[in-house]
Amino acid sequence: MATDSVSSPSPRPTLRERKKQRTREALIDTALNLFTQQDFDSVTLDELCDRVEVSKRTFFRTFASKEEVAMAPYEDMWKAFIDELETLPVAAECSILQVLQDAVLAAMRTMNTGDWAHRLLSCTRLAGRTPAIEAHCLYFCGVTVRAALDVLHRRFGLDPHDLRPRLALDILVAAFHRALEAWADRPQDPTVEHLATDTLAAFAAIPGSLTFTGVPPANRAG
Amino acid sequence: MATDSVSSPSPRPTLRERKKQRTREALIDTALNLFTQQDFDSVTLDELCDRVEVSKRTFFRTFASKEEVAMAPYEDMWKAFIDELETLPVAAECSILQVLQDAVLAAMRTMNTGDWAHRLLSCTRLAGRTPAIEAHCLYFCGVTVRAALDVLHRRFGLDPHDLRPRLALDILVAAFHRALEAWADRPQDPTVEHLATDTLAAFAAIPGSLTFTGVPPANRAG
DNA sequence: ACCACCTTGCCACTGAGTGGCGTTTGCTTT
DNA sequence: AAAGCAAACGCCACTCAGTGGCAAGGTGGT
Repeated sequence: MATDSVSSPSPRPTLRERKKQRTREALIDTALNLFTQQDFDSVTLDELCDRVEVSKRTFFRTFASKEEVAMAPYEDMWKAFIDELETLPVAAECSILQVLQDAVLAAMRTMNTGDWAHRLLSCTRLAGRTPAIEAHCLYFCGVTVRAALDVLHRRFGLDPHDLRPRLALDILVAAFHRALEAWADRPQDPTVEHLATDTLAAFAAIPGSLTFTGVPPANRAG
Repeated sequence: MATDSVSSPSPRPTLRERKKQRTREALIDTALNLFTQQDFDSVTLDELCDRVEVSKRTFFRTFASKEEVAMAPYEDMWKAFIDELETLPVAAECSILQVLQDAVLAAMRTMNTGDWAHRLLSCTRLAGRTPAIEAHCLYFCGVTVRAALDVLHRRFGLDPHDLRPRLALDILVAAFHRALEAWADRPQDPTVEHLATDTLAAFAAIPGSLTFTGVPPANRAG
């Protein structure tokens, strides 16, 4: 289920595994195409499975739901984020929020293979117009945030009742979603570096969101 | 669909409407009981509809999904929040985030009727252990945040590209969810005033979440 | 009392998701 | 290289959420 290409050197992860990965990617690719051309709800899983020549039973052994296949590229990035969070070296007086931001940036750069950026773009736009996918996405974020919270507690000794690390994570996710939104609205072909730029811009807007009054017409967002 | 008891004086909102409200509340009440005693997934809608003596068709005319009936009390509060946001008088140099916090507090106090608090408690605990409900809840929050953002733009003239108001809303929701979590863990009978206390505590933790380093063992959360 | 309309109940249907079981296919051991 | 093992797959039948259509009952207005 997880991409184990990162943590293990694995010169060749056994044929069986490769086949599994191949069907997984075929499913993702075909699903993204179908959902984009037609509509998420109007595409049936039978239709998708016919295209990929896979039984519906196999689909559900690979993905837990119809929504999951649509958000797989997005989810892969957050899994990489967890990995980064476990291994990232941290400067002593760095704020937790800063550490989290670094981990997100690092995670998205590990995804810079194949045309992950294009797939993520499809994900994002699908999530933007499909309630079921958006709901699933947000739930997944909740799970990821809890996992990340565990890592934080393990790496730094934190008070289990302190709300601040959890809030920092929620803010991180919220800001990243703003970045995705902006990135998906770009006219040009999307690249990981553009996404990094938009992400930094969203992060920069965080401090002001607590204090700004909105009465003066417009200060700068950063 | 919305509770129109707030906006209209309505001495008696016509018999037809009252009947509708009665079935709606019977469905919510019975659903909350069933989902709590048994399990959300193991309770079928046929079972629920049998208890309330209502056809499944009618259920879906009242609620859009099985998850929605479980989160109805929660959703009602956020609808009240939107109303508050439209009407709340605001001091001139008050930060937007402060306005939002006031609106949340005001909204939960308008809910202080019947045993809304108990129903909200059931909601919260259900959402905490049922993925499908949590997903629906988070999606609903997303919709509500967008609606609130519209109100903010209407009441204060905001730059449409400014990320800060949206981030402030996301932070608000995140903090409120922490408050709900703490509130649901209280041993005593839950009251709206306790919820208000926990909400204020969660709001107080927001500023620190941007800056704390986590290296010193434990500062105070507030 | 009448009519118009809103709401409900019933029926049939689609599609997601699950469990069971027999079969294929890749991996391993000798 | 053949046999044995385990993992993955395909097929079948099933449950249940959710939808559309249409007829019947209750409600509000005249």
